[in-house]
Amino acid sequence: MYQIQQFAQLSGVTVRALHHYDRLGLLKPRRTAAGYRLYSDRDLERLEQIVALKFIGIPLKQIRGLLERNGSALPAALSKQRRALEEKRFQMGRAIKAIREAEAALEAGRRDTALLKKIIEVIEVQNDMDWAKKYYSETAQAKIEAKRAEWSPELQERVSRQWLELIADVEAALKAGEDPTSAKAQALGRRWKELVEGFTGGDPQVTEGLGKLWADRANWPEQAQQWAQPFRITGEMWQFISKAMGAARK
Amino acid sequence: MYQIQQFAQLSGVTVRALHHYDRLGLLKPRRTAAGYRLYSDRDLERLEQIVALKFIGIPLKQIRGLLERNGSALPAALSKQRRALEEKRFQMGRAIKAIREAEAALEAGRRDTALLKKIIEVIEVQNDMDWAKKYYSETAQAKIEAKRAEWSPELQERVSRQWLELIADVEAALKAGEDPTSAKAQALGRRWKELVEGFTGGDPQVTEGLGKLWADRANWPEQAQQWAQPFRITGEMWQFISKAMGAARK
DNA sequence: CACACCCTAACGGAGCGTAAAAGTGT
DNA sequence: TACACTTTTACGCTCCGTTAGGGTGT
Repeated sequence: MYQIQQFAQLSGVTVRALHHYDRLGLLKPRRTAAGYRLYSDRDLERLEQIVALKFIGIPLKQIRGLLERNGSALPAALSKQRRALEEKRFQMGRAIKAIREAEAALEAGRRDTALLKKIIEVIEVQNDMDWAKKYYSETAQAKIEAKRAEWSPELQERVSRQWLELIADVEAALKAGEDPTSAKAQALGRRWKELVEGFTGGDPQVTEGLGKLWADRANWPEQAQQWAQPFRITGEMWQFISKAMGAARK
Repeated sequence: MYQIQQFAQLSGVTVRALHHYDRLGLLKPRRTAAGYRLYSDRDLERLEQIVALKFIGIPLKQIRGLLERNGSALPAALSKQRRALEEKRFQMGRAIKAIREAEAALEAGRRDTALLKKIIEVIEVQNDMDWAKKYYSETAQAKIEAKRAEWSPELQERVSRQWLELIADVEAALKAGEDPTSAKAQALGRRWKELVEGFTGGDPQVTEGLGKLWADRANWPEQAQQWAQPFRITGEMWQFISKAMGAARK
């Protein structure tokens, strides 16, 4: 049996936290006649479980319920919490990206509060993401949601750069009068295909939605159009790439 | 001039939040004789800035200060906040990873509260990461910290798998009596080098620290050793790989 | 007696949500 | 008079950190 301070050191939580858990009914140790708390090894096990659930962001009140019902409700709670965390992490990624863009604008010379414009843009682009949903079927939306957790800001930037480079390369090939069936053109086609599949994951429903989305880009909201500005793909480029991809398939 | 409700709709924040910002001195609109708040377009601009800073996680009290001093303190605040967010995102990634492992354990059959053991393990491995610091120089630590933001749980899992596969392949090559200077062995060496550089980023200081860390693995804490259990690399494998990498260099 | 440790009670903090009570007015 | 808005005041929520005041005892 341990007094509260020893137990605190042993478990790595503060004395105050133990008081708190006690008052919440989460972890109720025995008491001496004078009212001193006495913790056992079983209490230690329980505390570790509490800490584990707290670590993954489950509120203390809910933890009590989860531990009472001997763990039958755990699996559902875990997967729900995981999804919530994935979404949060995605949002944090967006916030980080927003700051990076603001910092980039700063280096480019803008010194005043116009910095924040960059961040505001990012926020608004986000709001427009909901808007883009209408192009996708229900199931496609769900799949995109699920994959979104993996989109780190670093990954997004990398993909953006890859697209910009690819578009530039295709443009160059067009200017050079490259044959769409040549090996070079087919290589471009493959890069294109890979980038698209990086988003669609090869899923036909997502692919279809993406197709609709791009086809209707004339009707995108202002913000989204501005955002897509750097990725300018002409009709000629489309034709070139689809021919190249067609040639590669044979 | 807008009344508070119109202004709220216009800007997308709630009436209550506007009250709050007013009381904090963040956004103080004009008032009618009767005390009604009247917001202007200038107020809208300011509110957008507030929302932007709030979006990236800066506390309201600090926002007031940042906006008063006409933005001179902004750059520093932005980069500080970015680093804080990157760290948080990394921690969330660990929490997500912990849940995924717990869920994997669940599918593997364990149904009781042993689920939480998995999460507890992840927490403890983390604590041991601080411990591993002593092998790295100050500058190397800083570089690792900076890169850590990019380590999503997905990436970590992928890298783990790649290591396991590589180790298995090397083991197989050893068993088959493969010559370390053969093309096959050199390919293994290249894969090895790439994985190492994925962590070190090619930085010599980090590489050095990593070397020390592995050399002293006999003295790692218990938890870390258990974690490293699956990655068992024998002396023979080391020799094989270093010969292969040496051969590839020529 | 003194020192180290224990107890309970209560405020604070971040950012509003949510009534409650009461005044205003296109 | 009634309806839609507005105002201020204040408690609630989360997880403890931090005094404050006062008992206990390896």
